[in-house]
Amino acid sequence: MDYLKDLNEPQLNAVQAIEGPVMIIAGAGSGKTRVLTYRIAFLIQHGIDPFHILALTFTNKAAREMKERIAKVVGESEAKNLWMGTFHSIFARILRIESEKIGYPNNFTIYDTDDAKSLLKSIINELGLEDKIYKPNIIYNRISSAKNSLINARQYIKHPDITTDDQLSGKPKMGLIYEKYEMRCFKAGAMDFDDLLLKTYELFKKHPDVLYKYQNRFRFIMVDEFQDTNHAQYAIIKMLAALHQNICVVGDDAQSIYAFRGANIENILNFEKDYPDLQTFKLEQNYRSTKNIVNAANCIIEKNTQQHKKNVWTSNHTGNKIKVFRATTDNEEGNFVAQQIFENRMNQQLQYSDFAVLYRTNAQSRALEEALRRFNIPYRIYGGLSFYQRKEIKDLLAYFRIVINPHDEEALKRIINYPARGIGKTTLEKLVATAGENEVSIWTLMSHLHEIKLGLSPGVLKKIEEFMVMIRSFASMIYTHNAFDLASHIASSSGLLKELYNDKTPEGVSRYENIQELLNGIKEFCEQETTEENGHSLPKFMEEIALLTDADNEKDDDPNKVSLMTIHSSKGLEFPYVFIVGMEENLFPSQLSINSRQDLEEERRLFYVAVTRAMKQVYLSFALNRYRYGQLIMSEPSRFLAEIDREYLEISLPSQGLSSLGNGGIPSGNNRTSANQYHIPKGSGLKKISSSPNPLFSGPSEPITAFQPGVEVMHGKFGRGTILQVEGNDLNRMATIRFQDGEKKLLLKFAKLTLIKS
DNA sequence: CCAAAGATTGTCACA
DNA sequence: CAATCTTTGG
Repeated sequence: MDYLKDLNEPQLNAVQAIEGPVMIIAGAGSGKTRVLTYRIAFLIQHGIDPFHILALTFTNKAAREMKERIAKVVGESEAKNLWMGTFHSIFARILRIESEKIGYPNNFTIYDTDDAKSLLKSIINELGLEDKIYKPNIIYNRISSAKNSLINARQYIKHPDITTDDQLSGKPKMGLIYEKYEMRCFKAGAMDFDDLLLKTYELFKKHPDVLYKYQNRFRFIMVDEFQDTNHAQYAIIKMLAALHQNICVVGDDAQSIYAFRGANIENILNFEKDYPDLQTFKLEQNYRSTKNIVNAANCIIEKNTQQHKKNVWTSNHTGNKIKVFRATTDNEEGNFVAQQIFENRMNQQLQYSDFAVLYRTNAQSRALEEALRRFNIPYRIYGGLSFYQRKEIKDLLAYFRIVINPHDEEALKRIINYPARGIGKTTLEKLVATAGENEVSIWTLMSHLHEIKLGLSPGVLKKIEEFMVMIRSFASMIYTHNAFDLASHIASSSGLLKELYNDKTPEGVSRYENIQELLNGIKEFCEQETTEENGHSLPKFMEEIALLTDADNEKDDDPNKVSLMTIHSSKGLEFPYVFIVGMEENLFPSQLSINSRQDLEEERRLFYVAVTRAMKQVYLSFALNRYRYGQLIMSEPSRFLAEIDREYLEISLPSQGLSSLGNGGIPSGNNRTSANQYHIPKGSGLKKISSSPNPLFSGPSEPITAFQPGVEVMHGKFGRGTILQVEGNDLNRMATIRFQDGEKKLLLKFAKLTLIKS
């Protein structure tokens, strides 16, 4: 067991404590993954059958990597039986096996967020509710958090606190929507992400025999990133571990950054209560970063009141100070990043992959991308619109989904008339509404159309029939053909491929290529070895991709690229050089967080995570002016900058003579001085771009105030006209104008009007 | 029924 | 700004 030599004392102790409940508090960069990996290897080498081990990780990628590392220690065949994956994918696997116990088909669909919101929207419409009040987004989040608290629709409606809450917020029908939503998902044979947890919980609750089976299967349970588990996840693992009590959780409360989706730091505290004979290990030595980085990170997290005290330290070099950069605009910030990468790579013989750029919101990536392109620096963006979220891909996947599960309502809505086959909006609406009223799936309804008179024309009925025949013919091939053959067949005989092929616009061409890429992916999938029955079937492929994270579908065509990602998705990763951009108030910390202590502390932990990704060098930058919502707005530097002790920082400024920072700049220690000192002194010659009274109204046009009743104007499309009336104020000023072909109401900020001087 | 233009609205992070 | 929803003209 040579590998045990790689471990320091607390790590070794944690690895060897294999019996009973164990909690490992692992500071950033303290070798947590190594401990987890070795612990599993240690279990296996002590005669524990891998079959009895369950390991829950945060991403599939982490699971895959860990599995590979374990395989290296204990051998391929030993590692094979290990169940390792995300909560969602593991529970989905269990649910597919046990689905009939809860009345679901085993080929159930997993609705993604878009599907769920689209279903909610149609429910809100059918109920005749005002969608200004019942916004699908908000409703979705409310249902999601109910599910994460293990509250189903029936319990929701009965819950007095919740219903009062909904009354007060003006949404008395909330419970009704939840109920309908639950019913529709059930009829469609679909589960959303949260259902994967809730239904697993209900399955175990209602079927003790099933629970018992899995308790005996998973005698050793390990949970990574424990600080980010929510109530439902915790409740389930607690049930699973109840019999054997061999549960080991690994986490760091300082890195809890998913409270917004129900993650509960309290789980760490509860864990101590739930398992009094708990053994706790603390990993505090950081192997990743320089002293400066570790110390700066400690400064940050110290400001939080809610935290377990930890003493993270390192014996690494002191390293460089953190460089702070102030840019005038977001574009300049991008240029700074690109230039630094360019120079550092040149001077120090580095790889592009040694650099990462982290931001708070995905929207910030654009300025960075542009700058990197200008410098010819290859980069890779994680997150944002992933491959599987592109329209053309979702369309084809919708075909696959409905072939596998014809009751899948959202898939059906997507493709029943794409490519156009004469089943229009009106028809579809009728079908959806009738199916909803009768609590059956649309497919079931369509199968009985000849018995139910919906007033559809014979032509439409025939087209529906044709559609169903097509889907059935695809469905008959599910297990007779492998995923690739069936997928290609569907892509061409549905007409989808042809539709895209005929589109010769650049976007159309790229869509066509994307479809080809998807098909290639399926081909690769079919070429993988498998021992499973129907291992290469389309349903298996769909299972595989339903729960992929964008961190998972990594194509390493050229791994030597700069990484761009949100701080959230950087969790668990490390890079030698890390740029943290957009260090501005209202962006980081986000404006939604600054009114609540709790939310602010989560932002601060997020900052902590960002800084601790770096091994050698951290850069912090902010821009004084930034485009948001297409408008240039002014920003103030983030309060977080002032929270790092001055001795770990080096402030570099652009070349323009800016002396005010020369002798102070950033306050040190607890000094809560306003970040204003980063601002450009008056008279520095730099303009406050956004101080223009009307930033939208730029270009050659007239000032907006020139348009008054009686004035003659010229419009690009409608021609000459006379202003009759002007209403509204400022940017939303609207004018009623009489043109030759009638009166029009136009928003002055959009209408390109020219004054006609008389 | 459909495409194109016009209007509106939103963006915090994720499986 | 960009994605999405709504209106409008064919």
